[in-house]
Amino acid sequence: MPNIAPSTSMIQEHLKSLGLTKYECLVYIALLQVDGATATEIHEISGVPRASVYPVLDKLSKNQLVNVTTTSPKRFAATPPEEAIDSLIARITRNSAAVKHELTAIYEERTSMNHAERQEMIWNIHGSDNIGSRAVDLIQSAESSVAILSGTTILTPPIQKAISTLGPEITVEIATAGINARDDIPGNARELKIGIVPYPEKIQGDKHTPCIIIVDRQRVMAFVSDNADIPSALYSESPGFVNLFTGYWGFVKGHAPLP
Amino acid sequence: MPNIAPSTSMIQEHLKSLGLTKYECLVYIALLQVDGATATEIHEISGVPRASVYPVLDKLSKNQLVNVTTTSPKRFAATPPEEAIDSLIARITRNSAAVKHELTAIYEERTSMNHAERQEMIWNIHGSDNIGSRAVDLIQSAESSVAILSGTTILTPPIQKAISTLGPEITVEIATAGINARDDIPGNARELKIGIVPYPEKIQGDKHTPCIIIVDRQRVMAFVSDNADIPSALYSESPGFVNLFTGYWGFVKGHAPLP
DNA sequence: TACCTGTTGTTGTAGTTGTGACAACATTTA
DNA sequence: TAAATGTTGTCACAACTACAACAACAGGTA
Repeated sequence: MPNIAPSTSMIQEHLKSLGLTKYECLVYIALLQVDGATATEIHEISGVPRASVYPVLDKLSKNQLVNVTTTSPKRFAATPPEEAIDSLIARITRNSAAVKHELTAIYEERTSMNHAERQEMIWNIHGSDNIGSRAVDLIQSAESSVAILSGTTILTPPIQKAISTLGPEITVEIATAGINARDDIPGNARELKIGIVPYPEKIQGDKHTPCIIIVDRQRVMAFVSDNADIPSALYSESPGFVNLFTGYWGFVKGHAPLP
Repeated sequence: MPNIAPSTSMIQEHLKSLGLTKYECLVYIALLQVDGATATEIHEISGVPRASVYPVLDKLSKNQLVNVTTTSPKRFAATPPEEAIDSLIARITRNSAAVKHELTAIYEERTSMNHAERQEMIWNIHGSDNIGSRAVDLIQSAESSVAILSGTTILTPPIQKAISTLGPEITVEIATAGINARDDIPGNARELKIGIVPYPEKIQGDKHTPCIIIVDRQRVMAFVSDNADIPSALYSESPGFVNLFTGYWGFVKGHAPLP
């Protein structure tokens, strides 16, 4: 009587995102533990209704997650997880390559149009994961300069890496409080120690000190701590919005003691 | 009035396998074509009921597939397909790494047990994709020898590649009809020209000539063309089953003229 | 016979899809 | 200014679809 209660529901969730249903998960997990079984045995181990086991096994074997014998009654065995999951992922990846191609075709169709409208917009980004990945994208898009007004939590490892892989023709400046010694400043960045970081009231939050990233003096990402549960950030290419922050940056830079 | 009728349902199918619902697909595709729109405009373009647009946009923005403005009314824009799909895949891949770990733990738990039962089994494999990938796995597991009785269609590029990356300590022999010149024999394989390939009646099909792969004289994969729609193959480690084919192979080899 | 396997069809249930209505706000009109 | 009109965002709920669960049955095997 196998017992793996602790995380079996967790595994189900994960396998569902790979395209399996609840029953398919249960049957596959059951088969992993028994080195071959008949449909009825699978039903007993997994708890899946016996009649439902057959179509489930059918689909699993089509996806090469289980193997079937030629005997009567049929016996079934799970393929090793490594192999099975790789096979699932390969299928998904193949799919995605196709759909990526189709979607970009649609997307490119209107790339020629002017996008003045979009440039005047200020966009919201929710969730720290999203904020992080968008910040990395932004930094990697830099062509001439990156300026970062650094609060406490902005220089995460992915962002440090994005900065350090920038070419030497790109100026990277990071303004820090400069009170405590910091080990998170990439080598190709120039640190501006400016004491307590000043910031406009509008951007201030309670929990997080403000962070701003300005790229090529044309694109700005500002971290807005809304005191609520999920963090959010603003992004814009609007000249007015960008000017607000480049001016701010100039002020900070003017008051920073030379290193 | 955008029109991309040809493949829009196809794209839906693909996106669903990445975890999106029908509405989420429609809204995202609609947004790809318009460079920013309000909820009502999205409703008009995509055909999704206006009231349903809001929760859908909410979920899409959580997954960073669309961006939202701070304006009122809110405006929405799609993130470029490349970026969006990469983000979706990254999530799935991360998931799979975790689940792979959990499943292997379960799987390893019974690896110590004897698997005599399994060794006596003959397993079925359905579908040419599955057959191909299993054949590659089988060849890669070789430790001393690989013997292939080659029909017309077995030496696909993936299999050729699997063969050619085997170490020099592994003997690779491929029996061919040897009538026509072939360019699909990897360099590290020894070709046995045996004229018309003989085969037992039981394995013969109408459409495909029979193919057999024997690895380490212990594992056999035989391609069974069942004249039906989907091709299938047998795999076994059963000594009796394997002996059948090693004997067969010995016969073929005995009659092959030395190269 | 009795038992088990594999298949079919029916019913329940959860999640997605679709409709209508409503308060809040902005814009227009008298 | 006040009323009329229109739009946005939200809510509650009906309809539908795919999956889950069960009951019943034909064909084998002992």
